[in-house]
Amino acid sequence: MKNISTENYLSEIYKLEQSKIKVKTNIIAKKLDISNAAVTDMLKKLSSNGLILYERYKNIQLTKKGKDYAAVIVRRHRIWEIFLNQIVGLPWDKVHDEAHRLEHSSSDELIDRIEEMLNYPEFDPHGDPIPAKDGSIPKLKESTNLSKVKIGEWGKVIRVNDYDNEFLNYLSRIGLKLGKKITVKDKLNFDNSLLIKIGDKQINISGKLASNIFIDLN
Amino acid sequence: MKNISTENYLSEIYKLEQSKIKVKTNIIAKKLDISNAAVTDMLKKLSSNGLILYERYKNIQLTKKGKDYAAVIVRRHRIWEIFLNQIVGLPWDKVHDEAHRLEHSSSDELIDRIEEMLNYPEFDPHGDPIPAKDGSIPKLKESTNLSKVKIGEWGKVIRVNDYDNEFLNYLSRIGLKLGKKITVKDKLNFDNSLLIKIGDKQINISGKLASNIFIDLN
DNA sequence: ATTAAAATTTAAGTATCCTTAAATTTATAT
DNA sequence: ATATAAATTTAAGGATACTTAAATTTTAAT
Ligand SMILES: [Mn+2]
Ligand SMILES: [Mn+2]
Ligand SMILES: [Mn+2]
Ligand SMILES: [Mn+2]
Repeated sequence: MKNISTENYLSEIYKLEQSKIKVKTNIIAKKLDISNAAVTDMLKKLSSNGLILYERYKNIQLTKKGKDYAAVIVRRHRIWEIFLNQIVGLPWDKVHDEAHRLEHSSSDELIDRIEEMLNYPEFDPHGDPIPAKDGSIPKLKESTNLSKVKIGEWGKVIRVNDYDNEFLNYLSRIGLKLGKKITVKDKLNFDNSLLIKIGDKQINISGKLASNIFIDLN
Repeated sequence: MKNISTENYLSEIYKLEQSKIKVKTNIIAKKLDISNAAVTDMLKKLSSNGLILYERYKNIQLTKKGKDYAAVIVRRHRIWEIFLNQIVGLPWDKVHDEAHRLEHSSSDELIDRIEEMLNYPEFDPHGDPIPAKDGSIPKLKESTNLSKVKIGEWGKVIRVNDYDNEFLNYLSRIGLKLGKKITVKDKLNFDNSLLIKIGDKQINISGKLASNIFIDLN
């Protein structure tokens, strides 16, 4: 276990790399809510510790060592999320913040024990994959951003972004959860909103909301 | 939630006060494994934050505010210990270190939820009382240090000190756990060791070992 | 190709929590 | 009562991880 700050940088960079986003000082600063200057400082440290490849003004990349370590942190985070959701009974809009702290305070033994207890889950409560002990990642089903789904098409909710608790809570309130079938009934170019059917309810959601929901089409 | 360091100082001071030990720079330094100088530094900060009463060279005392806060931390620690032991299945020699980290990383909501799940336990896996939300402490049964129990007397194990994992692990291995009946068969003045009966086994334990075990006599 | 905007880094400084070494105060032994 | 030992505090300094402001480099626009 290194320090919390290092762990947070690494898992943020890891998640960016996973989603094919070029890793830059700027994005890290926004994600971690700190100044660009602080990020530059830390990048030098991470680099000199062999955790990232870094050249001034260039993109950032995890080394093998950095990626392995980051996977451990993301693994801890997502296993905690499942545990908090399934065993402790916290709703999906409460698990992220809690897991974000706990991820830095738990031994590998504890995480392994919890994982076993949960029968080796592959995905967290928001549909994100849980890295295995060896760093390998369960293959994600292909998914389509709900905002890109065409009128008349339908599919099942397979993943949602977990950054915003209010968003997640709202999804719960409209009955949207992983596995739910969603049909796009109409789309309004005027405000990019969508009319969708969930269960037997029809509901209008904004384009921004839709863009944080991912669908397994057909 | 304040910072981890503050929380560790407060809970250490709290535990010393609970066991009627005069709180001094020295003891805190030993318990937290840091220099006396660092403790003096921090005592000034705690004092200026209204968490302790402190005058140079004098004994230290928690204020109401400090005691309330400390009780929250000790509560978190012990609820985690029970949870890890009962729900996760960790042995009693593994729960303390884990809980010592988790105690600084969990919201009150999570702790309350876990407490409810455990049906409001009063004592942790080592027999220490769990402070309630209002800071009140379950009354301890009177107990006698095993090293003070006389030949022929018997009673049930009601509490053990939880500082040393090797000690706790050894107790497990000789079948000693909370609630077990122990009879003192013999005492050797030569080395202060005791011959005790646990279940149907007789075993010789050192005085030092005995002095970390507490018995509910009769 | 120039220029303006955006991103990034450097510089200087702060807060926290440690360290060791030296000075001071308190406690203990005779 | 005095000397010695033990405990405590002060002093000076280090590592980490931030901050804002200024300087530099890259990118994007015309
Ligand atoms: Mn999360
Ligand atoms: Mn984190
Ligand atoms: Mn404990
Ligand atoms: Mn602690």
